[in-house]
Amino acid sequence: MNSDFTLAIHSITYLALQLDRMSTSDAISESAGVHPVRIRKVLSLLKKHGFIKSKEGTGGGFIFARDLSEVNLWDIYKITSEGALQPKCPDSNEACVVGANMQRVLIDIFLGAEEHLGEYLKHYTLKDIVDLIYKEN
Amino acid sequence: MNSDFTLAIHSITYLALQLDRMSTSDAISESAGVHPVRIRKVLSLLKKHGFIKSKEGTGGGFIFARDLSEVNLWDIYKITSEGALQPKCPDSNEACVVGANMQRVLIDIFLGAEEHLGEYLKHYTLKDIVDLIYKEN
DNA sequence: TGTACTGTAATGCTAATCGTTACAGATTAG
DNA sequence: CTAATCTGTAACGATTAGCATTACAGTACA
Repeated sequence: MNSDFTLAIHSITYLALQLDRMSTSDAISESAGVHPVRIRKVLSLLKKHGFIKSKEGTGGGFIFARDLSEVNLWDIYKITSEGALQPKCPDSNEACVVGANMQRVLIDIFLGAEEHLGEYLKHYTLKDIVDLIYKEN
Repeated sequence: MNSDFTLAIHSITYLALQLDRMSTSDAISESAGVHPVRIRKVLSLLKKHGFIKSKEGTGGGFIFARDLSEVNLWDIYKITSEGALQPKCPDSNEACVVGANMQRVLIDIFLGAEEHLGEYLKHYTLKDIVDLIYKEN
């Protein structure tokens, strides 16, 4: 799994703490420790799905566009990383019982795993994340 | 996630269908479509944990060493891929509330996710996999 | 003693990831 | 109107992870 998922969580959490004004990709990138272009790339996905809004030009930037307890981590996972759990099996040997059927079996199992993961991630809303950020260790 | 997990499943399933004799890394690699050295590398992990036995020299190879319904996919995951879900966060900005706390929050969430995944994988024993291999689509 | 294996280190290739540059388009301030 | 400040995206390069491959030592057997 690449880091788009965690980067998206980081960015949108940042926005969740700046609900009253727009944040630039520069500001977010400084918080997340990555390049502003990556932030813009990830946030363009979130925008496409209506979780945030953006504005170009002076005074522009990104701003959260939903209710905090309405967005959960599964929403974000689906946008940034759906299918990431799926293993990339090399073409195995069709002449072997195992080789011929393993891929099908594994795909089903991993699809189930991702679905299962979804049930877990659904329980974390952005509001939960914000609370956790402020909670002492 | 790299493919060690699926390769391990493939290999050990192969062995599960050859319980009466040893299989060479060459034979398994032909079924899985990867290089024999990778098979030996993955299987050396499974051996270290007692799931299989191996023998060097002529007539040697690998053989399954447990009961089919006693080994499940979570066992194999732990050996080959534990921690693979964990995101590699870049060092974020300690001067920012989000940057300073996000890593801790994410690590906890992903630890929970892996634990949750474990509950799912525990339900698949090697016997289940063998049955699925033989089951028609 | 030669042959057939495992075990493992080392090397190199390839693809994914990510940083960086570049620049077009939008918006606002002056 | 023009310069400054943003987003949006494509393109290029560097770094890294994954994997194949080679090489060879160690073990068992015929």
